Amino acid sequence: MPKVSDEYRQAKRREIAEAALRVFERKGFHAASMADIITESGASAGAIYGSFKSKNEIVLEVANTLVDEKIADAQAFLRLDPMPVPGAIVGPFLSGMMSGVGKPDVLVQLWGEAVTDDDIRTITVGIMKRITDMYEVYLAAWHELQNGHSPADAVALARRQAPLFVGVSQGYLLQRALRPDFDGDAYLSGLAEFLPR
Amino acid sequence: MPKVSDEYRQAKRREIAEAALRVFERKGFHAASMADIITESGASAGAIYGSFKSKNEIVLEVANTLVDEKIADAQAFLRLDPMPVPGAIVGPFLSGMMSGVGKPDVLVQLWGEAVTDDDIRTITVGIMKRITDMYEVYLAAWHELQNGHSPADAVALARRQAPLFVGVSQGYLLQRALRPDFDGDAYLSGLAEFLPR
DNA sequence: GTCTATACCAGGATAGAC
DNA sequence: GTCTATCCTGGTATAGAC
Repeated sequence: MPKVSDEYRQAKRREIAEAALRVFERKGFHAASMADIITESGASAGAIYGSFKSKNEIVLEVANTLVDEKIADAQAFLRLDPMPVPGAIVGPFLSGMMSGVGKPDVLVQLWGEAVTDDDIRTITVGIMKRITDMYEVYLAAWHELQNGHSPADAVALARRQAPLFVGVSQGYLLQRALRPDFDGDAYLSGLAEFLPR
Repeated sequence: MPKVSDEYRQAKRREIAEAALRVFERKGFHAASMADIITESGASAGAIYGSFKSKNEIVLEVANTLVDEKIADAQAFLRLDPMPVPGAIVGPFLSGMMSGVGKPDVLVQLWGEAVTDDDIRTITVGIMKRITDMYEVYLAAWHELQNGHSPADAVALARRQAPLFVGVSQGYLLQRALRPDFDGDAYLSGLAEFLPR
């Protein structure tokens, strides 16, 4: 297969996936029909099925792409010098997480979907693992450097605490997505009061 | 309409709703077909449509019923004497929340559905509000009694902190539903370390 | 009120021309 | 590779008998 064709293929996939994401944000994964994606992308059914095997494959592509780049950004933040305190890391992580994706809605939909769709679940759990690891690495470093724990203790502590940071972040995203009156700043400042400063 | 008929009607609705819940747990709201509910409940299509106007009405009924009783239990716990410490309230709340519903899966599905379905969203947000209020009432009391804050300060503090307790709980349910390797006890003991004891 | 059988439709996927 | 038109499945809801 020629080089040009391959580049083109990738570009087309991306274009369709982006259109699909917009539809998913509006309607949700299920309610979004191929007709919607056809309209939104401007491409035809034939063109789309030339790039994707099925609607489900589009969903997977979108889900995969969605969070992927964000995590790198978030990790960069945690390596800042001076090292941020635990009370100040969740907010920036969440802003990073939501940049680009204007609304956390699609993430919440993804969680719901993951309960019953094995492919989506695999992707979603993979994302959660990576985020947990990210917090864990940061916390281990912090406990060791700022708190004087031995490396082993620091890691053990971090491992216990990381899922909690993940949970608090998820709770934020969920409430932001669903409650019209959610006050994100209050949430984060409330959090900071409980965490080491 | 005669008395007997009405009682019967309620019982029938309940029976169908319970069967539907079992199907939803297995398959999710969308993947569950009327045929599934017919099989699981033993009733026929005609019987079901005699009790419910549509599949969606069944979903709403299930969602409504689902958490309703649990909240009362949870509230009772918070009124225990001696008053439990904040570090020890989330665990019991979650156990209460999950009793009966073996798995938190349906809740997570509900959140995902709420993003795009207005009826489900209304129900879900209502539930979240009530749980937030519950934590808020407890926290206000605790801050005032155990911590010596003025009533006004206690309420303000509680209002800021309650959504955080909700978020942590939601994070727990989400991770429990999706991560096969989730360690709930570690999560809760990690949490306790950050909260007043 | 409940049964079986079925009408009816939405929507994902494909066929065949270009 | 892409277009339009269409097939076909799966699924909700109803019709009509009991």
